[in-house]
Amino acid sequence: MANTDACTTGDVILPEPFPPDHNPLVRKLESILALTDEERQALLALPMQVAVIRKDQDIVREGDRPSRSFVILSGFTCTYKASGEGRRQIVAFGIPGDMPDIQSLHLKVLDISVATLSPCSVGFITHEALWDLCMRCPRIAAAFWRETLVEGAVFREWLLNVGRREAYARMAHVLCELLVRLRAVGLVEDHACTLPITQVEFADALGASTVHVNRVVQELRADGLIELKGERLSVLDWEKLKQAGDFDPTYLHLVQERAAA
Amino acid sequence: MANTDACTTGDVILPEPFPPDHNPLVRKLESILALTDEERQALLALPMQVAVIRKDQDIVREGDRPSRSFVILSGFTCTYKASGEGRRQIVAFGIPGDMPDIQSLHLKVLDISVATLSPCSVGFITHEALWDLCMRCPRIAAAFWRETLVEGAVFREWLLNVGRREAYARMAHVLCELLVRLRAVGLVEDHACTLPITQVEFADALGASTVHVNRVVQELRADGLIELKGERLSVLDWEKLKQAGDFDPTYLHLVQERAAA
DNA sequence: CGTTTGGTTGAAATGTGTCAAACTTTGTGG
DNA sequence: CCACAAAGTTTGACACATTTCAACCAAACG
Repeated sequence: MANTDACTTGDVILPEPFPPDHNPLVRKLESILALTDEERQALLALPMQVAVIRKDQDIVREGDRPSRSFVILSGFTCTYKASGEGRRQIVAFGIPGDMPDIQSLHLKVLDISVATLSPCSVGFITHEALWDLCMRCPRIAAAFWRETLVEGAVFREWLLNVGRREAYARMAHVLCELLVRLRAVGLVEDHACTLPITQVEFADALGASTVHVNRVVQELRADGLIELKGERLSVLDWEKLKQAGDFDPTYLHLVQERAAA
Repeated sequence: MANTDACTTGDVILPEPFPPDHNPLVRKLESILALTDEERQALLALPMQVAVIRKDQDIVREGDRPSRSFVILSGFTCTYKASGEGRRQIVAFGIPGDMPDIQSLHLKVLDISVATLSPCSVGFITHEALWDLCMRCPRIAAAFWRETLVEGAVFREWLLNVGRREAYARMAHVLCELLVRLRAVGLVEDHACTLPITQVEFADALGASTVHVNRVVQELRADGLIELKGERLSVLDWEKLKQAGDFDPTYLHLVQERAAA
């Protein structure tokens, strides 16, 4: 029953110790529920193989049957699919704390590929260890489940975005979403953040062409809503950007909610 | 902490006994994992309030905070969102056995609405009962989780569909998907099935206009791929339809897979 | 039967894609 | 530190898929 772990076929993997206090996984779960000491211990005891992966590399590929999943410790990823004609659709951006392929815990064959958009440090955790964790800490299992549900909610909003908003609003919307999500993990200062996403990649996320994305970005700049240059995004007028993008953060389900008894 | 159960505000709800042997929920779970006697008992013992809802009614609405979820026992539903400008995007079709709002078990505020496309009979189950079931039968909890992950995989494929395929292929793709899913629950005979979905609704699912959907449907007919009239769909050339829709059923994760130990 | 719902058609308007070239910034090796 | 290459962005002109509007038709229905 050999599993294929494509991960970084032939790429540099530099195992390195990771400071447990800044563990993005622990931080994320703590934002969802108050961890008991036992739960925190179990999390920190998770055997995690840390790897540094350079830009523009596939971490996993459609069709893989991974025997482990990974947490993004730093950097950005994109999750994408390709059509038969070779057109690419990015279906999600991954930021620190995310586990873009945790679905493989249940679904053996991957239906998506995940690539790095910037140099990334990721922590691989075997499915065996994750299952063990879920069995011993049902509340953590529930939190993982919840996370995948939020991911699903984001897919739905993207569907609305791509299907029923025009390019200008679409672009504004993803920018709003990225800003809110990045803020939640402490990566936004003064309405500005690092965003290593090219216009080509935005185009693939919006279901649009590069040329059109470029024109829409220029419009957003001309309208005084954003500043976007290189890897830096500054939001100049948050209210107008939200309005332009028809953005309501409810679907991100960020508010601290109590897990049902 | 009063929860709002919008369900069918002011609509007919006719509780009626439901034959336990045909319980679509049990059937669905059994297609994923072999239930123990105890698990089957727990499932059949679930307190379920059955309701018959007529066509074109919202079962739940965006913003609701339901205290229960529901299983579709018979009939079709659509899950949708609306943009600020009032444009509608259908993000999923629900068929018997599906639980379109099971996410509300974890996410308190609904980010979607679910409406009936045909007369439906649905079974409401309180979150309390579902939680209890999940706690007592972890394998059933895992199966529920898995189901929501498959749902996510379908959203991703739809994103690719809407973002990167043109209308003709988009239409062919959803038809392929519906046929495969309906076959899995025994609702297809001879490559034909009942499909109570209007062209307006297909348009909302494809992110297209009604007029264009109509033209594309006519093309599919002219090309000899389908017959679609009223509520009846017949696939005349499955291979060509799959090809036209760039359809590969892997993402539906239907194959019988073993839940990890 | 008239009314409603869903489907069909044509013509004109338009958002967006394509192509191809030029420009700008970033990174790198000499 | 310059020079060159590579990557990313910007531009214009044109093509075209798709939308919009508006009317008409057909089947279902009470």
